[in-house]
Amino acid sequence: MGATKTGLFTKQQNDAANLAKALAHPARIAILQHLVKINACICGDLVEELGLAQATISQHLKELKAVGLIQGTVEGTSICYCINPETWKQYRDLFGKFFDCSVANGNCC
Amino acid sequence: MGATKTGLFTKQQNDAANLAKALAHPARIAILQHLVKINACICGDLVEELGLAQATISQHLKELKAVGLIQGTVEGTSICYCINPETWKQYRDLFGKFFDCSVANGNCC
DNA sequence: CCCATATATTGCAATATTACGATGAATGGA
DNA sequence: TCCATTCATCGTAATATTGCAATATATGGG
Repeated sequence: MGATKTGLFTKQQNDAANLAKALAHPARIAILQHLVKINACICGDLVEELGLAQATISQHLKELKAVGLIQGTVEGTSICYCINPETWKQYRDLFGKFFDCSVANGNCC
Repeated sequence: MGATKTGLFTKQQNDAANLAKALAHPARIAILQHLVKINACICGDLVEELGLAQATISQHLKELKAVGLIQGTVEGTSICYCINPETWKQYRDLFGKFFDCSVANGNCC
């Protein structure tokens, strides 16, 4: 045991959880914020920006790319990463809907 | 090694990551959705609703409570859980700000 | 082709999460 | 008081994540 029982939940729930998982690390939050800030695309600058090893950054980038939050294109000898605007907006809407579920009706407890 | 290097990041980044971590499991998404739907507060019904053991549900509830997304009050022999509207809105705004960072400017790659 | 630079992948160790049975604590009724 | 119900906590096993050194891969310049 120890493995998440994915089969018990809807695709939508698993998707939301997967996106949240991609955001569930401060390094990945920091990477996204940096990419948003410097609209121009960055590559290995992230290694200096954050204090993590190159292999570690590469792994975080891989996870962000896996959920489609960022995209990378080869640019000479380096690789240019930037936000993927489409999935970004898509996820913004997903979270927007999730949180806007009219919870205003005060506590019941 | 293996522990997240929390010290490298800002409090805001760590907070955002912690909230995301709370949402990073389909069972917790399902619990929140159920609480939102049935405004009336639920307790052990969640054990039947999802297919997980009581101990497992209890653990997920604990994590959701730890980040303040839900609250529970004793109600006779059972415990009544519901969304905490204040932190809920607070987190909605946090994610709203995060995602609204003017990413509209198309790809650069 | 050889070298330097930039990024990805692999392998491993440390730590965290997930799940559940068993047990403990609290409440209400008989 | 004793018992049943409800939930929390503990202990444990399985699995996932994090981080990095070492190594592999790819690109451009000479």
